[in-house]
Order: sequence, then C-alpha cells, then structure tokens
Amino acid sequence: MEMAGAPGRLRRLPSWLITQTAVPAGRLVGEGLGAQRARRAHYSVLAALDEFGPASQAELSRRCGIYRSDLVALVNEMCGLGWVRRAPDHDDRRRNVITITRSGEHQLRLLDELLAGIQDELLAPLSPAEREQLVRLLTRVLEHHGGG
Amino acid sequence: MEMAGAPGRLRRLPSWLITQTAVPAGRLVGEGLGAQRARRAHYSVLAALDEFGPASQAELSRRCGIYRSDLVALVNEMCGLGWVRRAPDHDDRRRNVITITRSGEHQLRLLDELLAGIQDELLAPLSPAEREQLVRLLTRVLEHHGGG
DNA sequence: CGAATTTCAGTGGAACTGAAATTT
DNA sequence: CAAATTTCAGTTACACTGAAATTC
Repeated sequence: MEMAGAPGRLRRLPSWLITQTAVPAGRLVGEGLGAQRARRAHYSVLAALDEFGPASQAELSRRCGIYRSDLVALVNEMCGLGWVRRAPDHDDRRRNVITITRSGEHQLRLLDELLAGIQDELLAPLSPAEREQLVRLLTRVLEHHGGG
Repeated sequence: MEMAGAPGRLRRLPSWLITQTAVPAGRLVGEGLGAQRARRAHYSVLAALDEFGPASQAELSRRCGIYRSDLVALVNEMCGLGWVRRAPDHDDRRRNVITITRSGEHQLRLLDELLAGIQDELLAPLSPAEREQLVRLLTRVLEHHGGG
C-alpha cells in the first residue's frame, strides 16, 4: 500500500527495512510469476532439481527451505502442471523421487528471464556496484542465521 | 528452518535474499515482541503516536502501512492492553482519535531497547559501517517503491 | 452529490506445528 | 528400538479486497 511519512523509529530500524522491502519484492515476484501460473516455491523447486538432479521431497525441503508438509501440495501442483514427475524410490521405499520434466526445464528458463527483469525493477535506484554490495551484505546476514 | 545448500540461482537472486532475510528478521522480532505480548504492528502504531501525536485510524494506516481494516482489531487490542485510548473526534465525527497512554509510552521505551538488541543479533556478522550501508541501500529501494 | 472514515467479513500465500503411517 | 520420509490436518501473522454505514 501507499505509505506516507513513517515514524523515524521505523525508518531507521534494519529489521523493519528488511521486512518492508520484502513487501514490494514479494509483490513484484508474485505478480510476475503469477502471470506464468507459478509461485516462488515452484521456482525454488525447479531450480533445485535443475542444479542437483532428481531428489526426494525431504531433500527438496532442505535445499529450498520449504517445509516437508508444504512440499506435498506443491509437488502435487507441479505434477498437474507437467513440470515434474513423482515416482516411488525402489532403493528406499519411504521416499519419492521427484524429477524435472522437459516442460519444467522450459518453464525454468522462462522464469529465469522473467525474474531477471523483476530484479531490475526492484533494484532500479541502485547502481550495479550497489546491487552487488546489497547482495553481499544480505548473503552474510542470511548465512549467519542458518541460511548457508 | 535449517536450509542446506540452496541452488545458486536462488542464492544470487536479490529478491530471494530480501524475502529470505525477512524470515529470520521477522522471527527474531516476533519472538522478542511476543515476550512482551506485542507484535510488529503494535510497535509501529506506538511509534507513530509518540512521534506525531494523537491521530485518526486512517492517518495511522498511512503512517504505518497497515490497512485501515486491520487497524480496527489492532486498536481494539491495544486499548485492551491499556497502551492507547480511542475517543470520538468532535470536530469530524467520522473519525476516532487514538491517543497513546502513559502505559503505552512506557511499553514503547521497553520495546525500543528490546528491538535494539534484536538488531544486534540480526546484523551480528556486519560491522557498524556495513550496517549503515545496508540501511542506506534498503532505504533507497524502499523509497523507490512508494515506501518514502 | 462525491469523498473520506470506520467497521465487518472475508481471501490467499506463507511460515510453522503436531501427529499418524510406513520404512530403514 | 530410534530415525527418516511422506502425508494430513491444522494454526497464526500478514497483506489485501469488498462493501456497508456514517459523516464531511
């Protein structure tokens, strides 16, 4: 929403700046992905499968920071959209093996380009050097809190 | 949750870093405030009332970036906790005037100290100069997207 | 009349918890 | 037996929408 004249206490509070910047970030990404019938978690799973190959839902959970419980419905959706396949793992029958499809790979490339444009929009006021600096700082904060 | 080995596509994506850093930020703030029976929005409203004086709910909505609809329940809670008072505005009978109480001012100071400690925890890996740099970069991004 | 304010009743994605069933 | 995996059934804070009633 449009915010006018927030209190100085908030404007100077790093945690507030981070969560508040996450609002337009999430909105831009959500709108962009939504136009391709996708959400953030979909992209994360596609990226993990593309980078690390077929994986169990538990592994996807760890790689993507998505709860195992939430992954069930997510993989259901992605199967329905034809982006991944779910098959039982015959070596460990507790597991499912999730595999990206051709269609999923195509979707991933498409979302890559879409998201690149969204980064430009989100970080419009920053120079390339400043964008890198922001990425470096956030990466260190995130790694410190169990993200790495 | 614990995340291990996220895909490079995600780790390099600024929008992902921002929304992902917002998770520990929101968790730390939520836990800290929760110990004082407070939430983020409570602090925002107290800060706005302290800095700008008594205000209508619509003004608080604009200042804090909280929807007018959500402010109703919020102010109800804060009245119940004794942090603010709600009174009809006799000059404009559409409005309520929300005023911070002594107890609310005391609570605000308490939350100020609590949140200062949480910033230290959140930004632990960054030097003071780097924290300022992060604040400057995020401020510019936020102002560009209607936050200022 | 149009516009602003308060309020109620919702939706929807996201983060998170607890537990049951199965298998290792 | 303990530990891991999948799945289901929730909860909670948050961002957001739509509309009614009242007043300016």
